[in-house]
Amino acid sequence: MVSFQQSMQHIRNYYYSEAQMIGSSFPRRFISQTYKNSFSKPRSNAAEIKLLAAKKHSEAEKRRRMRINGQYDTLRNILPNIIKKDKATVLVETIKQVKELRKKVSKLEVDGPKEVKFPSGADRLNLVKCNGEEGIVKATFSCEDRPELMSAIARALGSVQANVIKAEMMTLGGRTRSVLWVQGLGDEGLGKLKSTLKVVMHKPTFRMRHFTQ
Amino acid sequence: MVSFQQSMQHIRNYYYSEAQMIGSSFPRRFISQTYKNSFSKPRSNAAEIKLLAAKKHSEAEKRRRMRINGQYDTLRNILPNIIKKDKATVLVETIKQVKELRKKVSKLEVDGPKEVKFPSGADRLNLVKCNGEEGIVKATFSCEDRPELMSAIARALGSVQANVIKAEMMTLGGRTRSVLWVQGLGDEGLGKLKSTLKVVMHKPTFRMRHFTQ
DNA sequence: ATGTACACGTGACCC
DNA sequence: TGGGTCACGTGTACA
Repeated sequence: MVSFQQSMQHIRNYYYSEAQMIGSSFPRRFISQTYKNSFSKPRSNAAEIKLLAAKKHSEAEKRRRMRINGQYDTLRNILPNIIKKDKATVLVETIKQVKELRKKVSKLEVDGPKEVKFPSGADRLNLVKCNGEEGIVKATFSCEDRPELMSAIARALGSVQANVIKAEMMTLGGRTRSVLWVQGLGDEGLGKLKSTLKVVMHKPTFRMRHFTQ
Repeated sequence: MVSFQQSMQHIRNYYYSEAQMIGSSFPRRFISQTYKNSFSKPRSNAAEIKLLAAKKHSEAEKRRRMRINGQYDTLRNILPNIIKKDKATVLVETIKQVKELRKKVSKLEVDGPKEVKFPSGADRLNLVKCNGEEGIVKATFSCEDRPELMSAIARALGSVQANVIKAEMMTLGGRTRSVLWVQGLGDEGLGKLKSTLKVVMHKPTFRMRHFTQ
């Protein structure tokens, strides 16, 4: 609702600041007269102080608006496939996005990744610290499939003091991709595991070679 | 900036609507007089139309504000651990949340779920359609570990016409947990796989029993 | 007293 | 043209 003070403030603001800045056909004298006559408020220090305060106020409000609108802009940028860029739509789409992402996360947390990683055609070995905090190392490698591969890997793992938390293997077209989650592996153990796995990947052990031929 | 029209609009608004609703000591007659005298604008149809339009306008603007603020409220509700509830903060936290969730999703998509599911102590079998659209079935089961389990599972899978897209096994304390992603399985094949796996879980095949004893 | 945050009505602008 | 969106300055309440 528009209060009386609000209306008066508009008049005061117009008279004291705006009228001097912008040329206007507004009958300035009339307003100042009526203003003074009806309320007997002289153009005093108090009035000027009030106007200064109003200026500060509007500037602060502008800063607030800019802060908020800046966030709207970043939202508009990070939102995918946004057509209508108006504020309400941005918020609605953002909410949709958050809910969607949360659903996705909870699904991925129980189901695991949807898309399947196939064995690489070239021999590859990769060790990465999975999540720094827990000392879990994830070893991924692709190599030629052969019957004794499993036990060769087991032997390689036995040579370093560490626990295999989880393992995953996939075989396709004579190639095998393996992922091992290893826990409690020092930096030296990590290097040892890496070189041992490299050997396992490329040359069959002597006993197994006999077995396959 | 405050324009002349704006100031006048405040006065008109005050005079025509507010003054009647709220009792006020404001010199109403004075304003209406000066208004009429200085611009010779009678309280005509045109003026009333203008006021009606202004009312519609402000009401529409209020609806717009409510729409936006409603979205703010839902954001405040779905945001976790929000302390400051002011608009700018809500937007900032929302942006943070979206980025965080996206990072989480991309990490889960490559690494898989962080927390490891251990083999259940009790024998369990569970088949779920992983993502309806692709006809992939995820078969999860925990059972006692034994040497021929692998080949028994392979035989069970061979009895239904379907491809194993991916497999995951974990053994801990004599128990094994297996997850199989099977593709191209009809509803009848699903039932068959389920019963076959149930058998595999509980009783070793004849050949393998000989091997283990 | 000082600042922060919000709702409001309004002028401007764009289909 | 109106219907919708925005920025603005202001009133007001709260700390």
